[in-house]
Formats: sequence, structure tokens, C-alpha cells
Amino acid sequence: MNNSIRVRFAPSPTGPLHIGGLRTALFNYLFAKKNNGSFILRIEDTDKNRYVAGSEEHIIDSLRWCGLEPDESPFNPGRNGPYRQSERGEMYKKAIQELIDKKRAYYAFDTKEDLEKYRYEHEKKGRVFSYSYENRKTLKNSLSLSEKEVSKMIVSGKPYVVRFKSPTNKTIVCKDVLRGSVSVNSNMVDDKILYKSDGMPTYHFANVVDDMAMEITHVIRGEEWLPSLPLHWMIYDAFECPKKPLFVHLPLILKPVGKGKLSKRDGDKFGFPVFATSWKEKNKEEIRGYKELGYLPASVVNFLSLLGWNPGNEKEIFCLSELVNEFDFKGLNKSGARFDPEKNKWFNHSHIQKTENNVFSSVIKEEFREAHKTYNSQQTSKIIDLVKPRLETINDLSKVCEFFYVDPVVFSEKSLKKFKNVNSIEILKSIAVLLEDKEGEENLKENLKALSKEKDWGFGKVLGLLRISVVGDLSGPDLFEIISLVGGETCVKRISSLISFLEKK
RNA sequence: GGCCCGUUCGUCUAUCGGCUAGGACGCCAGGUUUUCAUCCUGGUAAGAGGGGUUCGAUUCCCCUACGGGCUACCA
Repeated sequence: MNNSIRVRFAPSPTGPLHIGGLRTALFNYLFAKKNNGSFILRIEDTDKNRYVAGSEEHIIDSLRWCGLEPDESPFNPGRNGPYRQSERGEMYKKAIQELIDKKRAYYAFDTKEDLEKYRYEHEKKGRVFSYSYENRKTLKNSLSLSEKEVSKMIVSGKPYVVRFKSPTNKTIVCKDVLRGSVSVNSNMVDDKILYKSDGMPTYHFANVVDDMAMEITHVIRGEEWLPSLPLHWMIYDAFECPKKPLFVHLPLILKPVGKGKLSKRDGDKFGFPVFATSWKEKNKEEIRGYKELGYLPASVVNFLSLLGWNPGNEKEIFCLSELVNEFDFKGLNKSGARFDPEKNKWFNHSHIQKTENNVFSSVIKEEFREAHKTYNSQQTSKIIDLVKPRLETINDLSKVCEFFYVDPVVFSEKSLKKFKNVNSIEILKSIAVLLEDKEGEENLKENLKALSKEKDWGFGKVLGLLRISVVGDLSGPDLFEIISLVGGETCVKRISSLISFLEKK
């Protein structure tokens, strides 16, 4: 049990979960499941100011929709709870005291205004202020002040933070599974705040403390964290942690066009989904996610999995369990991957083809209510077979099979133009005669061929006009398949409807 | 500005020193479907530049360029 793999996905509830975070969660999940380990969800809510109501639910709903159910989370706690950092205050308090006692951290009393002033002054001189080994002795903290002064200030309730005392001139060699060793001189790492004046830990501190406490074996996170790896590494060392987790920094997902990493606002900007499920912020319009736009979770997962990872062969279509089987750190990439909404659509189309018909029949039932009952389940399944290859998203379904359920009310002018020099009404009337008769309907194709030969009408014209009357346009699946489902009687009705439409012109 | 990471077709990627550089999306052309879409076949298109190392570098090393990230009492 002690050797088991434990990974965590640790988002902060500052808004909806977007596909960047989802992809991080996915890789954590895949690695955990591949190794019979645990996938843990930890909510990093140490910043009260940025907390956005509803984001925790959005995170868990998104994961659930994708099939990435955590083994431990605030909603199904395991032994290592609580799973919200805001509920783990005591642990951080104890931990920070340990570092203070070990002289690896110190109290600092500089106010925000002080720091802003220092930054401003440095900037004016073209420099950058950093709280570090160079100047910590000249600033207001427990290293520069006497013990008496410090305890007096603390007792009097003066706000303070606790800073990490970054070692002086040490080479920190940290390891990343993908990138190998990354060395940084500790002088480059400033004295980061570990504990804020509001009594909450910062990300860096809470993260390390929790990963130790929760016995996390592999930290799989986005590359934006790579620069803080040396800091985290030194914090582990300060705790004399016997066994650090392995770190894997995933390449970032980049915007489809333009510069930089994908952000939550890009969905609006470029018109493609960036959330798994819809997100509604108060006083704002609801933003639809993949789910609402008719994507299958399997296709989203599949597409995301291939951004920054590949199985090493040429297979591309995977379901979640296949991905679990195939997943390996060796297949991970180092460079950022640009998000391509077009390829995303293709994955969805491909997954739709593999999806069983009953998934779609419930959508049809919902959409066409009463009309849906004109067909038995076998016929419905046949309709879906006919229409499935034409789907990019599930939302296209109703549009693409509407004429099975509803008589066309408009006939495409553009399509009718092709027949403007043709005796359309006469042709249509002759076709209707064929369909009125049972035998005529049974061998419709042959009969139509015979008809067009006899009257010297092109077969294409006959077929085209019939299609327009039945479908409303020159598109759709095989016409004879459609007619055999819709039935001769309905077709005759639709033909007369087109005839009267043409007569009015 | 400083620090860190990266760089193969337009995009996602294969290649772990032997390359006529493979696949997928997209795009283009042809075929199937007497429609449209699907589908099938073919085409288009790439190792940033310069130095090394080597019999041989896309692959290893260095420099430059470019891209990305970080540089908060945010995560």
C-alpha cells in the first residue's frame, strides 16, 4: 500500500475549469489508472479574494462528464482529508512553525505599501526589486530586528508574513521527468512568502505541505510551474523530506492563432468551446461547453490526450480505457501544443461513428416528440445509420434528419432554380401517380427509370424534383432509403405541397 | 530586463546517428454516391540559422535567432 502511486489534480476555484486544466487532470488520471494508483482532487482555495462561487462544482462536473472520477476529493474524502486547503489550516500552522524553528523561514513585517515603494524605486532605476539574500538584512523582518522587537510586534498584533530563507549561493539541481536536471543558483530564488498575513499559506507552501501529507508520489502539472520547481525543491529539503515526489511538467496548450497559452477567454474570441460543461457567471451570458455544443466526452478526452502526448504508433482514435492502457511518460512531449478546433471536430465526428445508435435515438425522441412515434425502434435505428456519417456534433442531428419527421415547409429556391426550364409540375404529378400505387412504390426506382425513359425526361431531373419535394433540398441520404422509411403516402402529400408551391409562383 | 524551458509540413506529431523524413487534421484533385455529406485514392507541405563532434547528423554539443513560461501577501 505504501508503494502505491498517488497523484493529484489541484485546481484553484477561481472560475470554470478550462481544457488546459482538464488536460492536466486527464494525464494525472491516465497515469494513476495505468498504475493502479489513486487520482486525488485537491481544491487549492487559499486565496479568498479570487474565490468564485460555483467553480468547485464546475470542476467536479467537468471531470465527471469526461469520466475522470477522482478516488479522493472533497466530495468523497479518503484518509488524507480534508481536501480543501482552506480546511487544512492547522497543518500549515504546524508546518510553518517547523521551518521557523529550523531557521529556514522568518517573519517579515514589511507592508504591501513598503514593497510597492521598493519595486517602484527599483523600476525607476531600471532594476527589479526582489526580497533576497542581498537585502533581507536591511528590511523589516526577524533577521534584521532583535528577538525582543519581533515578539513585541507579534504580540501587539502587527500583521506579518513568513518568508522562506533562500540559501545563499547554492546550486539547486532539481529533476523533472521530461526535462532531466534543471539547475538554478539559489541566489536567483527570492525569499518567497510562504504564509500570508491573513493566516493562509501561499500556493508554494501549501502545495509542498499537502503533497507530503497526502503521500503524493508524482506531481504532474503544467509547465507554468517549472520556474517554481527550485523553490519547491528547497522547501522539501528544508523539511528534510526523505523522498520527494517525481515531477512532470506538461507542455502548455497554446492559442489556435496568435501568441501565448490558451486562456479562458479564447473560447469567446475564436468561437470554439474551452470548457467541458457550460459556465454561467452572474450577470453574464452563459458560456456553452463541449457538452452543450454536442461533443462526446470520449472525443474531447481523445483530442486532449494527443496534445502533448502520443502512443508512439499511428493510432489516433482512442477511448478512455484504451488511453489508460497506452499511457506512458515516454510518450510525452516537451514543447507547447497549439489547440486546433478543426481537428477537435474531426475527432468528434470519428467518435460519433463508433457510438451506438440508442445514444442518438434519445436525442431524436426529445427533439421530435410525437412525430418520433411514426417509426418503430428498428426504423429509428435505420434513420440514425443513414444520418450518422453526416454528423460533426450531436447537435447537428435534428437538422440532418428533420425531414423524416416534419414535412418540408420551405423548398430551397436555389435547388429549384436548376429545374426552372423544366416541366416540373408535370413530372411531379407523374411521380405522385406511381407512389399512390402500392406496386409502383415497391419498385419505385425501376418505375421512375421507365417513366423518365418513356417521357424522355432525364432521370436526374425526375430524381432531383422528387428529392426536393421529400427533403426540401438537394441533399441528404439515399432517396429510396428515405422514401421507404417516410412512406409513399407522405411522399405524395409532400409532392402536392411542392406542386402548389410551384403553381403559386 | 532577469531566470527557466522549448524549436520536424499551416496545425498535432513519428524518428531514440544511416532519411527516398512516416502518419493525422486542414487544403487541393480524382473516384464512389445520378444530390449533398460520408467514404476511398492521390497530391500539397517540414527538422530555425551558424559552428562543431562523427565515415555519416533531424537526432549529440555550443552559439545566435525565434517561440513559450515565470518574475504578486494569485494560483
